[in-house]
Amino acid sequence: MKTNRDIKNALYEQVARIAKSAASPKRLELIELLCQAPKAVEVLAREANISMKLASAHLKELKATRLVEAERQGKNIIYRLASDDVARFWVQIRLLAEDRLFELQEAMREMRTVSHEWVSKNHDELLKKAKSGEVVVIDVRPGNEFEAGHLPFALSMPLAELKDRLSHLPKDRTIVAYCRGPFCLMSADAVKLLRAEGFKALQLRDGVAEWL
Amino acid sequence: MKTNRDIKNALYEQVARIAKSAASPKRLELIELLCQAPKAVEVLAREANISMKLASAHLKELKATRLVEAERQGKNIIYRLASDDVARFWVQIRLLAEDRLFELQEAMREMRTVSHEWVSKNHDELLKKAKSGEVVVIDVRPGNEFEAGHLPFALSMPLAELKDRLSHLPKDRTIVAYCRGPFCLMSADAVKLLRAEGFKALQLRDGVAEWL
DNA sequence: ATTATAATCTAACAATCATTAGATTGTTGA
DNA sequence: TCAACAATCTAATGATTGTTAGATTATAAT
Repeated sequence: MKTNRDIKNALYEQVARIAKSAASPKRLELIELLCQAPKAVEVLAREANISMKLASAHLKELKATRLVEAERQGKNIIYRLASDDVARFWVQIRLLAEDRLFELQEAMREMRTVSHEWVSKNHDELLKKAKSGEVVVIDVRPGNEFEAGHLPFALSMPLAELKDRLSHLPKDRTIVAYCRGPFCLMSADAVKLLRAEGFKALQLRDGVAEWL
Repeated sequence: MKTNRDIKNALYEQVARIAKSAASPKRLELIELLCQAPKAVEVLAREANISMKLASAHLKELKATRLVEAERQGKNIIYRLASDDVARFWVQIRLLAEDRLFELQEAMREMRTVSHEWVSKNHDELLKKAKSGEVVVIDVRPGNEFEAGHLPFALSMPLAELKDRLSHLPKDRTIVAYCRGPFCLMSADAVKLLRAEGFKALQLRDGVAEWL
């Protein structure tokens, strides 16, 4: 017969499975990448800078806890988040870590070589200015991530193509660039490039996942 | 010189530290207990059904990631959550686990021998009825946890003392009992006892942490 | 059919973690 | 000062996890 203690142990054990699944830097990075768009193993491995074998092993673990789902499409197997709740979870644990760990705050301060940030607590203001055309919001992630979901009024301007498409951007208005989120350096690079070319550019730290 | 990749690795590493800290059933149980009230190591060990040595080791880990704080009070060392965000994190990861893991849903179904639940999406309704006196809300956790924080209009009726204090409860109104949360069996036990004595009693699954 | 590609499976290693026992520290009250 | 108590530290163990290499599976293109 199962005692109350056995039952409780089993319950906490299950929650711990989810936490264990998230308790690896590379798995967290994979989750963040999947917050942007569904992707094949090869792409995930390249973007997270690990071998395909290792990516496959980590994805298997994430699939076992049903945080992600997989589907074959021709030669590739496409992974995606199993639910929006997983994206919300990623954002929350990142915020908690930023809040609790001095070391993370320090690392992020070090990272911010570009100090030209769009500082505004309320995203509504940005939204309003983007709508009125007072600012131009550009999404510098790869095109397929833009297509999978993007901020309202944003233009797709992948970092790799930005240099060749500068003529599409106005010099008289402020350009606000965003990417995958606060751990991603693409928008910082974009702002550096734009400012060097004489544009008025600011960086938005948040990505699509943070706009829930 | 630090490459972009080194920086990113360090960032995810820090978030993973938080996840690792939560990736143990016993540490999760300790966090849930600390959501109720600050407690001494001895008390935590007893309530989580582990040795004091083990509790101490787990608490050390939680302290290292600044999820909990410790303070000496005489002979005892009292632990408490370092922030309300930790309680919110516990509730969210528990909900995510419930949502994703079939095994957890199954275990919780098995647990619910008492099927007399207060079913209501909006807590406002309960609040209104508690205010008007239409239902009596009782908190069956130990007295000190009630003192550390409880639902509005709730009466403290610790499970251990409930039997001796039945005369303080009305037979003509519905009694709603709550405890530490969905993983806690105290309110179920309370409802069983009350119904056996001829009261109209219902169980509320959520605890104080869930009412954020 | 054969070959190339994408991904997984298997087995192995080292690294990390959970748990326990025994010794130690800090505090209170006699 | 001493004994009792609460909690931690140290060291050792067995179990789990991360990572890699090599073999294997499934699909698409030739």
